[in-house]
Amino acid sequence: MRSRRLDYSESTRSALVDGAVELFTKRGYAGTSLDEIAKRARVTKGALYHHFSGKQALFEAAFEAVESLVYDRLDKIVNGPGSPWDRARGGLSAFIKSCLDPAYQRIAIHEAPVVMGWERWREAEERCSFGLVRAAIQALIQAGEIAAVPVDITARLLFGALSSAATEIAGSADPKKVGAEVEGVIVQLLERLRATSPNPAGEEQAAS
Amino acid sequence: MRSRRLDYSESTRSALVDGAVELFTKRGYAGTSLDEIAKRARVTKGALYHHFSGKQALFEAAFEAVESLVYDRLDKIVNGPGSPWDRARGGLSAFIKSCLDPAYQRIAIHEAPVVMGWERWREAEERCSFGLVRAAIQALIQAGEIAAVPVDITARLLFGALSSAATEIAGSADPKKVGAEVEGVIVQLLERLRATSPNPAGEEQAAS
DNA sequence: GGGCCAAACATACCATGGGTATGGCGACAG
DNA sequence: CTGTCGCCATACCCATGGTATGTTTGGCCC
Repeated sequence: MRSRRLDYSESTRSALVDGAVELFTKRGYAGTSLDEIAKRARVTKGALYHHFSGKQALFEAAFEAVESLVYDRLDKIVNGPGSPWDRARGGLSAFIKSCLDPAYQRIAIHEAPVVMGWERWREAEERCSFGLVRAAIQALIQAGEIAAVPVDITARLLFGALSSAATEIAGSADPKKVGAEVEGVIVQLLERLRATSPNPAGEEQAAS
Repeated sequence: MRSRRLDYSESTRSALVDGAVELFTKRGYAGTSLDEIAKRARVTKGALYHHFSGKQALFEAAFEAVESLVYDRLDKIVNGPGSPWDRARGGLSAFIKSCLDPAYQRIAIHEAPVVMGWERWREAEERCSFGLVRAAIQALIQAGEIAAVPVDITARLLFGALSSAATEIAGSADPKKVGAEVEGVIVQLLERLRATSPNPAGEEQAAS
């Protein structure tokens, strides 16, 4: 029998995280005060510090909340049915779409490396959306769909490129159009990577 | 006759900027106090606020200082002698090298978009290193060296990819090796972009 | 059901640090 | 020599992250 207290506790916790996501998205990490977040969740700072060890910890909770949504969506596609090529293309499209979410963009992409520190951010991303991008590239190479580029490096380049482009897309007058253009350029590059050089077995997956 | 006072004033100002660059690089924007910066320049916060309107303004001065160094270096190469292709390749190499500078990486690439706001950062970058990347791609297309990809989009993708990779390079055990690998992947992509499709006059340079 | 405990908060307070208001001092013009 | 103004120091305010402690409340055992 699930305790009543646990329900309450979990409810306030998620209310805090929700408020954090909302405010961090709107005003950024530095621009939002803990009192404000607590107020939005109709509690005081005492409750906040009961659930989280500090502002950073609350941010990381918000980060995970935002990240998990994107991860679930991408995971279904990248590790779903279909050919490696189709899954990669679907994942690409879905990732660009996800990047248009203001919360994901500001919290997970822009502020997280600064707030959490790049090292910790990278570690977290490795288990999330970046990991999926990486896996998709690896799959493409192993299936012989594209040339045997170094996986780690290429994944980092692609992830950085898309993250950066995401802001450009979101900030443009016609996001849908610019998004399609971005996808077009990436696909064109991938096409050219597979045009030549058959590559039945993936060798040279790079170190690092 | 240049006034003595102006010498002093300019000297303290540059001392403040130098200290800001150093501390922002080491501890980040949020982790650095103005007192500390002032102390390093052997003045007080009063002097700091005489020269700058606030912490943000000081950061922007540090940003410009760091950015101008990179810009000057790249400008000489990208707009220098040689074929468009060689200049682009030289610029690419120089940019990767520049990204290894901790100050440029943390201040100009990582924290600036967060501290200054992405809009303002983009505007500043347009006149600096990003503008050069953009110009280099444009030149390649106009010279018919590579396919007519949309300039704005591709520049954003490339800039984002390299910026992101820069941190990976700097954080790796063997930066020189990883840097070479990154350059290798980019060059390979460029090569494949020029392998096909002769493109004497650049059409379709994208909008946005 | 009554008392006890611990979790889940609230309240009051402190310290740091960005920002401001004001005062002093020395260089330069007249 | 004197007034003025730029350059900078001192003292202060206050918003905010963090802490220490008090208070309520649900759950459990007897």
